[in-house]
Amino acid sequence: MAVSERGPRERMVFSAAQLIRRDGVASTGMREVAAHAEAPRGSLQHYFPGGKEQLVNEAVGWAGRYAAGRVARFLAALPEPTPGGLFAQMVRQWTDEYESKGFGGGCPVAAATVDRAESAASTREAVSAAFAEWTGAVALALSDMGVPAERARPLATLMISSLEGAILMARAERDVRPLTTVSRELGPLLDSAANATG
Amino acid sequence: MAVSERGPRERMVFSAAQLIRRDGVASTGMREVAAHAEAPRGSLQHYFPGGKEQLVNEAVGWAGRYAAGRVARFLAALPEPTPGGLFAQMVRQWTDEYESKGFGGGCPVAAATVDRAESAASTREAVSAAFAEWTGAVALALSDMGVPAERARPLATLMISSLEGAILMARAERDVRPLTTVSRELGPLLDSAANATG
DNA sequence: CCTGTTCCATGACCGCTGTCATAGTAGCCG
DNA sequence: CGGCTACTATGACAGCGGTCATGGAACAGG
Repeated sequence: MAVSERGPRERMVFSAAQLIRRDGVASTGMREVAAHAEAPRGSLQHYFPGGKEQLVNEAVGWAGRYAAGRVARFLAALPEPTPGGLFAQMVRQWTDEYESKGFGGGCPVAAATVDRAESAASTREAVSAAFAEWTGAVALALSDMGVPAERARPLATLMISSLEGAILMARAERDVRPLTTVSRELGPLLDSAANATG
Repeated sequence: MAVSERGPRERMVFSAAQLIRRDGVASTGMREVAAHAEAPRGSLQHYFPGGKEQLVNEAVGWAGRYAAGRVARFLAALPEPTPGGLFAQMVRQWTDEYESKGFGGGCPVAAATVDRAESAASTREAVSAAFAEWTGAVALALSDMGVPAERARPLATLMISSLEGAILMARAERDVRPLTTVSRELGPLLDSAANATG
C-alpha cells in the first residue's frame, strides 16, 4: 500500500516523509528513499536537483498540507462539531495508529525541526510554513464552531503544541497515555471557548 | 563557560546534550563532542565503552535530571506558588533563552526521541525515564500546591506536552509566540485545578 | 625498581552518505 | 529518419561516521 499509485516523484516525497518520521532526517538516506518508493535511484537527481534538502522540504510541505487537510475531514466526521471533539479526533488518529501499527513513527514536521532547524535555513522555513498551514486550518475550524476570532489562533497553537508533545512522550513510553491525557484534559477547556462571548 | 569545571567525563556528557539539542543525535559526532568538551578524543572509548549509544543515553539522563531539578527551584522562586505560575516559569526559561541567545537549540530529550526511539532500544528507555522523572517532579509540585492526587500526573503530562510542542513550534517560527501562548492559555486551567475538590 | 591502573594519543579501517559524471533508453515531434 | 526532451542506469568520488588496535604517559602501591 501507499506505494504503487501516482508518479515516482510523488511517491518519493511520500516515502521520504514516512522514513523521516521514523528515523529522523539525518538517518534517512536518499538511496533508502528511492528503494522505499520503488523508484529508480537515477530519478533522484532528475526530480530533485536541489538534493536532499529539496526532498526534505517537499516532504515537510506534503505533511503540512496533509495535516491541514485532515482537519476538514475530521470536522465532517463529527455529528456535532465542537472544539474538544475536533481535538479528540486529531489525537485519535495517533492513538489508532500506535495501537494498530506500533510506535514506529512520529510527526515528520517535528523530526525535521529537531534535525534541521539550525542547519538548513530553507528546511526551517518549510517547517514553519507547515506549522502555519496546520494552525491556520485548525483556527478556521474553531472559528466555524463559534470560537471568537481572536481566540482561535491561540487555541489552535495550544492544540497542536499539546499534540506534538504528547506524540513525543507516547513514542518514548510506547504508551498512548500521554495522548489520551491531553485530549481529556484539554477538551473541556476548548469547548468552553466555543460558547464564550468574544 | 560550562566547560572548564568538573571532570572530562561529565563535561563530555554535558557537551553531548548541548550538541544534541542543537543538531539532533545523528548529526552530532563523537569527535565533535570531545572537541566541544575540550576533552581528549582518546577518553571517549575509556569513559564510554558502550560507544555513542551510551553517551547519548547519559546525556538524556542528565537532561531529565536537570529538568526535574529545575522544578523545585522554580517553586522556590515563586512568592505564591500556583500551578499556572510554575508553568509560566517553565516556559519562561525557554523564552529567556530564545530571546537572549537565539533559537539554536531545542530539548535534547525530544531530539533523542525523534532520532533514536525506533532505532536504539536503550535510548528509547532512557528518554522514557527522563520524561517520567520530569513528569514526576512536576506532579509532586502540583500536589504540594493543592492539586488532587489523581489530577496531578495528568496535568503534569499536559504541561510537559504543551511545553515540548511549543518549543518545536517556536524554533520553527523563530518566535516565542507559541511558548507565550500556551503559558497564557493553560495558566487559568491549571490554577483552577488547585482549588478543586479532589 | 617493578607492576598495575587509569587515562590519553593516534592512526587505521570499513561502511555509508550525498553528489556528480557519464551514458543509456523511451517516446514524442516534425 | 533525425532531433529533442524526459527519464533511468551505474559507477565513482570524496568526506565523514563510529569503532578498534596499539602504544604511550602519569602515577599509585608494594
